[in-house]
Amino acid sequence: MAANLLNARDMALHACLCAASRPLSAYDLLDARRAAEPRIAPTAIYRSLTKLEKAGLVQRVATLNAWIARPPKLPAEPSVLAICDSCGAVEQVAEAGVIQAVTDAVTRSGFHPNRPVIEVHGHCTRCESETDPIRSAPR
Amino acid sequence: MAANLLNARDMALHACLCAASRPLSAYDLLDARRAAEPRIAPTAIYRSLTKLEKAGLVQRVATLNAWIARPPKLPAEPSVLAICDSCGAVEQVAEAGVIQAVTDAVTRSGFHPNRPVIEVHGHCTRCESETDPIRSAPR
DNA sequence: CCCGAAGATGTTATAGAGTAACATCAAATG
DNA sequence: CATTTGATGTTACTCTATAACATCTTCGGG
Repeated sequence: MAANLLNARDMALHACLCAASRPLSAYDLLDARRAAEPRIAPTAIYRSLTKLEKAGLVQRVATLNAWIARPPKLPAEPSVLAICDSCGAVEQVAEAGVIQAVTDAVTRSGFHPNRPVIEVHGHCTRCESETDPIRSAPR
Repeated sequence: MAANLLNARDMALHACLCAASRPLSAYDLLDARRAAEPRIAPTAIYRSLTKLEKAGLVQRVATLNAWIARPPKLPAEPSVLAICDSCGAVEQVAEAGVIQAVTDAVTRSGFHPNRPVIEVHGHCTRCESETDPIRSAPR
């Protein structure tokens, strides 16, 4: 009956995300898995990602329609994401206080918060210093 | 040369969003506009939405792939969104301090913030009190 | 041992969101 | 008038995500 445990495929997807320096889309992962499982379909990828998300091992990046692995050090709650629009890297900022401030703010207006999504686009230290200031900021 | 002004179509889309009690997808807007402009295509909708967003009149809801009108009272900057997963309503919380706290947090880790996206899913006052606590929380 | 329930997984197909590429039109300018 | 430049129209497509249904597996009860 109980089978919400992670299987080999789940672990493989998690490994892909851990190895990547940028968020990967579900279809990036699909392509990656096709080497080992040629007939795997999008549904299977999304089912795995849902499981991994519940386990706190991956987090979806809403503004990129993509996925990242969560560092094992961090607690299982979602974190604040700093997304570099230049190199695509995503830093996970462990700022419980900030998340609390956000949920407090909406609570103050009578809302009952459940799942905060906090993503900040901009440029990482390296990209900010390296290149000229003219940039495009994709959604 | 100058023609970044809003045209009748832009205003019509804005009016649709103002009249709606929930966020509308670009394709909801497309369907709505088809009554007046039967041959209008998705591209036109997105071009209008981009213009309206730059003008501070609409805001995209990243976690819903949908759009809302911004209350004229609020400044043109994006606001914190409180999204009810039960009735679908979105409240725009004007909490400049919270947004500042978020950008400060990522700045502290060396990031150069540019565009914060803060969306909190949960339940509004009415839905929280009205119904039983078993709910689904769509992405 | 067999059967049936219940969840997991496979498979097919399609819905929904967004954009690329190119044609056409319209206004301004010299 | 000819040309340039930006806006808009049009077609077609890519990418993201899920619905719907088939199949398999596991396990408990008869």
